[in-house]
Amino acid sequence: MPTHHTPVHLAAAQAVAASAGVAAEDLKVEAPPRPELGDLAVGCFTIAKAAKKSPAQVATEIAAAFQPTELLASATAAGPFVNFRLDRTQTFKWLIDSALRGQLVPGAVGTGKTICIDYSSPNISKHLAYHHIRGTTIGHALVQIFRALGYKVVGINFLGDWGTTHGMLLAAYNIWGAEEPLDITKLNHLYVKFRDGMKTNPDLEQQGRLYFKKLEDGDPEVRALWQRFRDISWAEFEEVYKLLGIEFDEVRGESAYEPDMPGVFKELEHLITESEGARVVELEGEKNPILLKTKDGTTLYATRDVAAAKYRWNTFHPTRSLYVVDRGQALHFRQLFKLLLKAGHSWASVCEHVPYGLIRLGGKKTATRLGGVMLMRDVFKVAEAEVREVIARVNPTLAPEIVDQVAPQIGIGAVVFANLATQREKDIDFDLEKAVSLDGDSGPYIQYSHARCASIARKAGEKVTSIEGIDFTKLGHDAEWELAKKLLELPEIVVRAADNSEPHGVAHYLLQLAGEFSRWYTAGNGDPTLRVLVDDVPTRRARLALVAAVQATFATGLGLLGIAAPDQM
RNA sequence: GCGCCCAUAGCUCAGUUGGAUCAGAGCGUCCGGCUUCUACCCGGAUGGUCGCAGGUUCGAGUCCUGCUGGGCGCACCA
Repeated sequence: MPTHHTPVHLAAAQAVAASAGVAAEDLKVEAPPRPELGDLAVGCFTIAKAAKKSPAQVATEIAAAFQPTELLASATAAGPFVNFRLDRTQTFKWLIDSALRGQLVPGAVGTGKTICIDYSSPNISKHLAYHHIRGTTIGHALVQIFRALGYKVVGINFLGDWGTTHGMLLAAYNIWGAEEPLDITKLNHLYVKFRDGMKTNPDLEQQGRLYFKKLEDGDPEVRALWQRFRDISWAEFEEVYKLLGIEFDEVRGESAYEPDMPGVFKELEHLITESEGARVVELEGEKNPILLKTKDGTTLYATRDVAAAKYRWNTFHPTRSLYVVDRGQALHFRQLFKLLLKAGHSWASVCEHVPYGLIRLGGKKTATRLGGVMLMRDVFKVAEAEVREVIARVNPTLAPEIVDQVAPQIGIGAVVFANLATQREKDIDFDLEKAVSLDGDSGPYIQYSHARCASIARKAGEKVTSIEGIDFTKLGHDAEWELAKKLLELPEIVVRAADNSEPHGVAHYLLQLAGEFSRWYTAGNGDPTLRVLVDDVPTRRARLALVAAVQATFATGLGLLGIAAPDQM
């Protein structure tokens, strides 16, 4: 049952509901496929079924009974649909007022609800590599989206800072040492060297396990060294997150749950069995059990995940607890949630794995320029360099200090957008050249549209910030109206993105909005009377108000995706 | 072998949860317009039996079954 997020959608639903005797909430209001048909449409299928009439007949009756309201100008039946035409002046007024006050996104749908979002969650002692970008950007976008809708959001970085892997690194350091000053690159090299060594020397693996055991048993020296590795790693991560504008509400790594391990085992005691020396729980419908403890007696990922899930539930009582983690871990999460349920935690149903697909590096140029190692910050750097080249070519008069400010915003924005523009579950081919291009579907294209709005306001010498004194009857020709109808879609788009934990709809929407804006804007090329900055002051101010509303919407939308919206570029 | 996911135009992808031209957008290619309110903009043309075969339904790109092709995952890593 849809809820209606704008007064016009609600009005259309109510108009049908009133004469059909159903609840407005049960009616879906959508845009007709062609503008000639009308502005909003309500299908009469369910009403017809209940009334045992044909949908077309019901639509005809409802349209005939329709009386115009403040927002709805007319209603016509077309087949099974009732199509409404809106009062353009009233619609413009509502839209522009809402956009200028930053209220086009319905900010109350999440009131009183909490969402936990686990995202990014890299392993320490390794760089944030390029493949981390999807989880990181999708998670961050979801945080922004839920927050804009009024949810209380807890963004969690569940650092991979515990486990046998880290025992291996500790062992490697103790065997080979490393040059000071120690940094994340050196740590990673140590780890790689250790993994390589394990292939020929099986004794190393035992060393690694031993060190993790020492760590878990609280050996002070091992513990101090581990802490140092973690600090070095976090400092590195923070720099990258800063580039992306990301701040986590909680940085609680797996190590934070180490004290909870005995409790977890106690709680699950009656479910645990032994299998090949390991402690496991058998699950219905699963070929393999879920492993909670190795034959060495050390804990595993799943064990710590149980503790983390409990912590999140007990601390936040979330409506939904999302795990933005790559699709390869689907089995793990399915088993984890089954285990929680089996343990009697009915709240396991709020836990959701939000899987995303792989990222592949298409575009040979990208691959060669970055060499074999694909660090996230390197990709950003290359993107920024690419952007600087473009700016130097097409906008050479832009002040150097502005270039310095916007080049990283555009370069990073381009990469982020390219990662958010497709459905998250699909694998994507990342092509840097394409991402950075202003041609076609790209982040910079949207940023550019935003900058153009800002530019018009600059040229006008006036930025409209409220609807006071605006004569909305001056708006309404078709290109303007198409733009307005696109603005009208935003609320539903954002709500759906949240419901489906799927940010790509917002990205796609912004491309459409940019298209509508460009069409409107360039209509003024051929016909000067259609330009924003015309001589007639009331018309000019009304159009400036629309520009301001569109600009605000671009800024809002880009913000939802975690992308900057520069005023010049 | 078992499980999960994917398959739409030459390429990259949308398709509002089963509805009216739903067969779309961008890129590419071809033609035309614009040099402005800053540009890489705008319009048109080209282009697909929605992987294949069945089924459910008044209605299927969308749901079900099978098949083909691809990706990922299947115990002491996370």
